[in-house]
Amino acid sequence: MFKIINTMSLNVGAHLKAVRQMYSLSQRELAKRAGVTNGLISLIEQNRVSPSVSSLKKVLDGIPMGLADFFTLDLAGKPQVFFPRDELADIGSAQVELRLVGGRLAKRNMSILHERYAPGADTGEEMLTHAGEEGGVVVRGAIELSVGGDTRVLGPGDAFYFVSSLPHRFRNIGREECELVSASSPPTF
Amino acid sequence: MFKIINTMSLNVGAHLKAVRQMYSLSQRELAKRAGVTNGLISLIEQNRVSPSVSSLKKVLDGIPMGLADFFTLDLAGKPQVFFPRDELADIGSAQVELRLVGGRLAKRNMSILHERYAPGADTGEEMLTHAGEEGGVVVRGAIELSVGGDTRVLGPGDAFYFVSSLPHRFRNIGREECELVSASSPPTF
DNA sequence: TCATGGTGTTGATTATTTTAAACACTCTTG
DNA sequence: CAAGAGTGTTTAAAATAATCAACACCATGA
Repeated sequence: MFKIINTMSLNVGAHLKAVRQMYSLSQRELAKRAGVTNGLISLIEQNRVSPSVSSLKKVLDGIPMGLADFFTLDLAGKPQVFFPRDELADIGSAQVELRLVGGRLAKRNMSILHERYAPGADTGEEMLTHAGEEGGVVVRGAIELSVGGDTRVLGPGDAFYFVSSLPHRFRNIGREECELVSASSPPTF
Repeated sequence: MFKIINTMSLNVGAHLKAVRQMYSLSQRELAKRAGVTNGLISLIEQNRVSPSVSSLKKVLDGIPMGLADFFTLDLAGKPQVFFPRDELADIGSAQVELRLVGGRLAKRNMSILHERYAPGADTGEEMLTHAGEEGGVVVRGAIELSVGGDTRVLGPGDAFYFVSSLPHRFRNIGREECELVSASSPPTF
């Protein structure tokens, strides 16, 4: 006699199975690493039981994967990993091209941006200030960066990292386009 | 007779208590919203039981908070200082050049890396797995990226973003050097 | 002083998870 | 075909989680 535990959209079983298979582990192999029985893993994957947190942690330790990552992973369909150039969301303006990596991802820790500044382009009259941190690397051309009163010109290979609550501004004062890759955490976009 | 469930660094009880108090809820109030008994919440907070995932979900729904957020919750970001340009620490190998942005910063939310892969270079035989998320943009050349069983070749302007606990590997299968900028959160380096 | 209503805790019972061992199935090999 | 090693599944017993109802404590106020 079966009982299917349905906890709404919480499908720990299918989720665990998918993760286990991504690591090419059999139920018995994972059970051995995790210090539980293979039967338990079978029952969990069929959603015939809802594992205790401590059990689930033991199981995930055998993979290994943390609880946070486990519950962060997207259930419905595989999360998008690869983002072709054309699929990067363009959130920039006429003069500044900002391409956001992973715009479709519901949840993430960071914004990653591929930025292009036309000659003379900048991030605006007002200095920017917002929560979190940001950093990046200049790939091509040169950019003038002001942060908290300090101003520098960065060229290819140069990098930056600062607390975003300091007033900051980017300006391309050169004659050629400037290209850089940046990241912010928590996500700005 | 007491038994304290040893959950290593997994302290669901204290964690739940902290969250509940942030929302100014009593055990009974939360229990009512969550559809469980106040006694259960008491036992969980004392780590006298390790709740089943379904129970914990019910409890968190009463707050409301998702499982992922619950297990992710840890800290708050810390303000940092401006990062000078000449201080990219090289942490790579002979074939892979990894330049870390902000290597001196004691505490930060992200690692930002400027990476260069020589033709034929890769991240090693073993697939990489670690906590957190990572993403990046390819700037020059091409790189083969495998994540959780999926493999793609990415060229200039193409990007990626994934949960780092999925097994992953980078390989430059092309004839020219590949350059990319990546970020991970929390910091890998 | 003694209610009243709030808090978190506890013991005994019920319900569920977890184990241990066996079962069924698919391969490969002799 | 039979034996062996691999896979996932199942059942009955043991261990643990969750409930229900009572308990103890601390306020406030009649």
